[in-house]
Amino acid sequence: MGRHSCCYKQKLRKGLWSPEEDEKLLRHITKYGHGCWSSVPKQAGLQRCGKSCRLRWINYLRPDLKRGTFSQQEENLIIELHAVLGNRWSQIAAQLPGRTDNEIKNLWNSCIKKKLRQRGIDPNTHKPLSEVENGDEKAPTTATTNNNNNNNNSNTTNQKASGGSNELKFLKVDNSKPGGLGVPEQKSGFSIEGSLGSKINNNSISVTPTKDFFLDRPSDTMGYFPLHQLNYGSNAGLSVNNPNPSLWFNQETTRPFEMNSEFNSNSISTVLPSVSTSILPTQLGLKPPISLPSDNLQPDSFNLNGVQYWETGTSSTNSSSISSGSSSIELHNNNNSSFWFEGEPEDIKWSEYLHNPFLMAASTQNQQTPQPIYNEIKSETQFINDGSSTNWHQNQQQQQLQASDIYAKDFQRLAAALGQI
DNA sequence: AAGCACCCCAACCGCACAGAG
DNA sequence: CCTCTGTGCGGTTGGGGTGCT
Repeated sequence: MGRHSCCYKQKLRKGLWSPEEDEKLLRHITKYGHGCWSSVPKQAGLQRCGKSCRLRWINYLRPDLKRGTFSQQEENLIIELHAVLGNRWSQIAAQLPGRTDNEIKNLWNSCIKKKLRQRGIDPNTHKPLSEVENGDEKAPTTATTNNNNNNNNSNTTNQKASGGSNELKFLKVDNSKPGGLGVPEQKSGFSIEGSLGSKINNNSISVTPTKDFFLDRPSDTMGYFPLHQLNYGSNAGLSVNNPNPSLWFNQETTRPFEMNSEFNSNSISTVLPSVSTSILPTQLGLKPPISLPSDNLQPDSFNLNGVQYWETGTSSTNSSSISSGSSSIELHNNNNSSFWFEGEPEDIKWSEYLHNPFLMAASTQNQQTPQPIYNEIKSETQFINDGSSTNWHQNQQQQQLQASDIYAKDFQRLAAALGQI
């Protein structure tokens, strides 16, 4: 699609979002869901293109976003995931709940790259810089090129044009070489039991990655390298120096999964993100520090991933605003007590109040720490079904089931890929 | 205080892909 | 099939902030 013709036909706003625009978008999506993004700006009364709205929601307004600096564990996890996945930021982000691909990408480009270089590690290959410099004189392998697509648009195109995920590249290795890794023998990474053509979710297939599959990839194979070479001192649960033999990545979704002796529908369920109402935070009672425009909305509240939203209107007495001239922010909890934050409003972006764990913690005393969950973005189906935003949690279970299908498809693809070798 | 360079990050751009018609 | 539209992703950009001289 590329350039949005809509942006030219109409005079749509570009650039930074104003608080008013954020407010409109947030209010619209929390009430109706995003549905078709292209129709969101019109419905929400925004002079933006749908793509811009989507981006704003995903990267900034989503209530489940973590704000603030990355922890060391998060950084380590990013590094390790990047070693496996390359610049697939969205998949890396999927492993860091509350973080966006954009955020991780920015962190990578601004900080982590630098840190790795300081440690003598090439951020692209995750190999020692000396080794990379020596290897530069040799003809680069295809895989290395694919995996090192930073600052090279053509590589991006190539990577996409190749049509395959890294999963397929990973598997389509040269069998002709002695010791080639393409044959999915037991030693080479996966054992397949059952018929490959059958559906993955009927218990007739068992895909069992052996630990050698990931750990023993030679460094010249499709750009991947032995994970045991890595040592970032991680505490992130993915320590490759002392790898948890039961923790593996699905190369398509990159979600770690338990390596069981068999991979059936039961085991698939174990790799699903833990999305259940049990992990969702209890009512937080944090009112968005914006004054939602009064209209005919019901004065009820709803909880969105732990963020309590009040829809104003008749409850306008409790509404507060964060206008540009304001010097204080009022937050409410469920008991209608308020928290006032003195200071320049510019110091904290209004939406950060939605996500700031500290402020969230301050809003209630006995709340649970907001737990990250996957798949929080409401899809249109969640809203279209009943037009209500109060069934947010009820939908989590449905999402989990949908996710199950997705992962089942991943394994189907994996099995298909193996079958092609 | 002014000028400059650098950094960070929000947002944009361009592409591929999927699905509908 | 082909075209069109919508979506998602990764690379890039530009503006604001910050630190240094």
